[in-house]
Amino acid sequence: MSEKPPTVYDVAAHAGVSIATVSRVLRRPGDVREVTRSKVLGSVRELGYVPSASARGLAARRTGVVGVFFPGFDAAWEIPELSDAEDGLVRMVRDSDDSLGQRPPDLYFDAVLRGAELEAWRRGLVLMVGAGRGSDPESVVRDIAGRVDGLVVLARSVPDDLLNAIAHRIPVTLIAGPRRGDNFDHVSVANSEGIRALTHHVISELKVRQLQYLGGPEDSPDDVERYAGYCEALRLAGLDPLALPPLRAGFRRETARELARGLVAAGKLPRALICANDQMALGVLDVLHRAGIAVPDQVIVTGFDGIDSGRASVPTLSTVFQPMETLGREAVRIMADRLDSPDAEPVSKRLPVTVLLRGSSDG
Amino acid sequence: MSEKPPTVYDVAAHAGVSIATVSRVLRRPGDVREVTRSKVLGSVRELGYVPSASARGLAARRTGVVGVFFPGFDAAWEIPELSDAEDGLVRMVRDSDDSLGQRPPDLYFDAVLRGAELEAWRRGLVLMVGAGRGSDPESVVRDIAGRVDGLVVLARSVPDDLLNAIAHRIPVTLIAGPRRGDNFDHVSVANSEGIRALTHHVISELKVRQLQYLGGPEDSPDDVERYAGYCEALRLAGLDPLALPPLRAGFRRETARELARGLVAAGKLPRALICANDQMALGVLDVLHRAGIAVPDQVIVTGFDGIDSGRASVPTLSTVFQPMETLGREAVRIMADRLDSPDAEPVSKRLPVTVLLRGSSDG
DNA sequence: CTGAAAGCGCTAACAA
DNA sequence: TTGTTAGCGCTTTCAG
Repeated sequence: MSEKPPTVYDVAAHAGVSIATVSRVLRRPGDVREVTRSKVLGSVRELGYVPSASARGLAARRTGVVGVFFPGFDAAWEIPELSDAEDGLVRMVRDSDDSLGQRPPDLYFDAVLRGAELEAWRRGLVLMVGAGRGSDPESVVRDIAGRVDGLVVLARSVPDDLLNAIAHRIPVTLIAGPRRGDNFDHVSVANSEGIRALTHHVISELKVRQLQYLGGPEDSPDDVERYAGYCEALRLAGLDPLALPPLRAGFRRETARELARGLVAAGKLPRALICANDQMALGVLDVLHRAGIAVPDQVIVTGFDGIDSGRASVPTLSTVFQPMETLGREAVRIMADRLDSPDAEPVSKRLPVTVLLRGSSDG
Repeated sequence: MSEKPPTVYDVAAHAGVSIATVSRVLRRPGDVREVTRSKVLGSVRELGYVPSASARGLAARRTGVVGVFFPGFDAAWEIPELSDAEDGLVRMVRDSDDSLGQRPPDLYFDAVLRGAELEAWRRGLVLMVGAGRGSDPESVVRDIAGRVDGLVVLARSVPDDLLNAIAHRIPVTLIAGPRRGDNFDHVSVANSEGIRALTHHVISELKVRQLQYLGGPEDSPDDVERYAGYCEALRLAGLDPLALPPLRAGFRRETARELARGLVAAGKLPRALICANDQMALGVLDVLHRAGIAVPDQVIVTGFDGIDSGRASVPTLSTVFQPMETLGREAVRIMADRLDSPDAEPVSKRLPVTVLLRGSSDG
C-alpha cells in the first residue's frame, strides 16, 4: 500500500538544491528566489512529499496543535463493544423513543468542540481532542500534553494538581467551571446572571410567586451558578428560595420525565418550574403535555442552553441561550494569543447570554 | 511561566540510569527490574517529565494519532470575526428563532466525531480533527496527513487526486459517500434501503399514491442514494417517480420552510412528502402546523437521520434513523485494524438503519 | 539567496 | 537486565 515516504532529502536531491532550501520554500517562501521556489515545489508535487510533523515539531519546538480535553461522562464499561451482528440493513419500529442503542447526544460539548475547531482553523492551528473517561485522566492528559503547544480544558475534567503540573509546561485555558487560581486563562458564560434575569422576568412580569428549581448534579459548577442566580432573583423579590426545595434530575431528560410524572401524580406542580438545562425542561414539557396540563397557563417551564430541540417543542421553550460555540472559539482564541505572548497577564472572559422568551412562559 | 522542560536525559541523570532505560520504563515496563523502574518513575514525577510526542513519533515512525477530516460547509468569509463588544452579560429577546449569531448545529458531523473519539479512546489512539473550508482543502489535508498514522475522511471533503496521493502514504478510511475505488476502506449506511422501506410503508400500508420527494443538493451522494431508494419504492408499486418532480431545499430547514410555504400558497401539497433529511422535514412540519394543515391526516411528512428534534416536534417525526455515532466508531475501528495489518484486504462496511414510524406518518 | 552542519528528544537494534 | 549508539526528518544559525 505504501513505499517509503519521500523526505526533504529526496526532494532536495530531485530539485538539485539543499535541504535547507526545501525547508525555506515551505516555511518562508519569500526568502527564496522565484525560480528555485517553483523548481522545489515541482519536486514536492511530483514526489508527493508530505512533511513529517513529528520531525518538524521536534526541530521547531512547536507543534501547531492545540489540545482540547473534555470530561467523558461515559464510564468505560458503559460503552458497548461495536457489534458485528448483521440482522439486515433495515429495521422498522413504531414510535421508538430510544432503544436505538445511541447515547443521548451531548449538544454542549459538540458545540464547544465545533467552535474550537473553527477558531483553530482560522488561526492555522490544528485541534487534538481527548476525553477523560474511566478512573484515570492522568495518562490521557499526559499523553496529549506531550503533543500540543497548549491545552484547553473543559470544566472540571482534570484534577487540580495534574492541571498545575501541565500548566507548568504549556499554557492551559479553562472553559466554564469556576476560575481556578490565576495560573490559567479562563472563559465562562453568564450563568447566574442569565437565569436570574429569566427568573426575575417570571416573577415580576408574569406575576408568579410560586417557583421551583429543577437542577442538575449538585457538584456541577454550572448548576451551582445557576441555582445561585435563581435564588438571587427570588430573594430580590422577597421570596424564599427554599419555600419549595430544589429538585434534581442530573441534567437528563429521562430523569426529569420521571420526576415530573411524580409531581403530576402527587398534584404538587408549582406554578413555574425553572430548569437548569433544556433537556430537563423538554422532559417536563413532554410529561405535562401528555397529562393534559396547559403550559404556560397552568405551569410555566423554562430551560437553559438554547438547544435546537427547544425550538421544535410545543410550546416552544423559554430558555437562556448560552453561546456554546463561541465558548470554544473564544478559548482557542485566547490560547492562540497566549502562544504568541506567553508572558501576558492571565485573561478571564465572561460571555454574555441571551434570554429567549418563548411559548413555555410567555405563550 | 515555564522553564526548559525536562527530557529523557534529565530523567536518566536524575535516576542514575541510561536514557534507554528511561525509555523502556515508559514503553515496556516489564522489561525493567522493579527497583530500577520505580527509581525512574520517581524521577519522572519529581521532574514533571512529559515525553515529547514529536521526538517519539519521529523515532518510532508512528504517532498514535488518527486524523479525521470533514467538510466544512462554512465558507471562510462567512465566519464572523469574534467580536469584543461588551453590551452587558444578559440580553433579552422574545421568541427569537435565530438571530443568535449561531450557525445551525451540524448534528451529523458532531455525532460522527463523537463516535470517532470514543472508539479512538478505546483503541489507545488520539484524534486530530480538521475541516475543509474555503477553496483549498489541500493545505489542511497535507498538514494533517503529515501528523497522523491514518486519515478518516468524511464523504467528499477531499478531491480524488489528493486522496490518492495521501492513500499512497498512509491508510485512508472513507465515511459515507460512494465507494471510491478500492484503495480505501469504506463505511456507509443503508441510505437507499432505508428510505425505500419507509416509502414502501407509506405506499402500501398507508395507501398513499401521491408522493413527492424533497431532496438536498443534487451533488450530495447521500441525496443521490436516498432519491434512488425513493424512486425504487415508487416503481415497485407501479408509480411514476416523476409524476411529481423532486423538490430541492439543500438539506436546510429554512429553505424547506420557504418551499413549503410556496406549496401551501399554491395549493399544491402532495399527499405525502418524503424528505431527504430531518431538518427539512421539521421545516415543513412547522409551516404546515401554522397553516392549519393536519399531519398526517392531510399530508404525511417523513424525514431522514433521526435527530433529536424529531422527537420533540408535534407531531413526532417519522424518519429513518442512521447510526451516525456508530459510523464514526466503525471508521476508527477499521482504521485501527488497518494500522495493525496494513496488507489486509480493503474493507467495506454498510451499517443498518432503523425506520422510525412516528406521528407524522402513522399518527 | 543558498548551503553546511548542528542539533531537537526519543526509539530500537546491538552489545555488554 | 542495562547501556551505547545510530539515526528518525526537519529547522535554524552561520558562512559564503
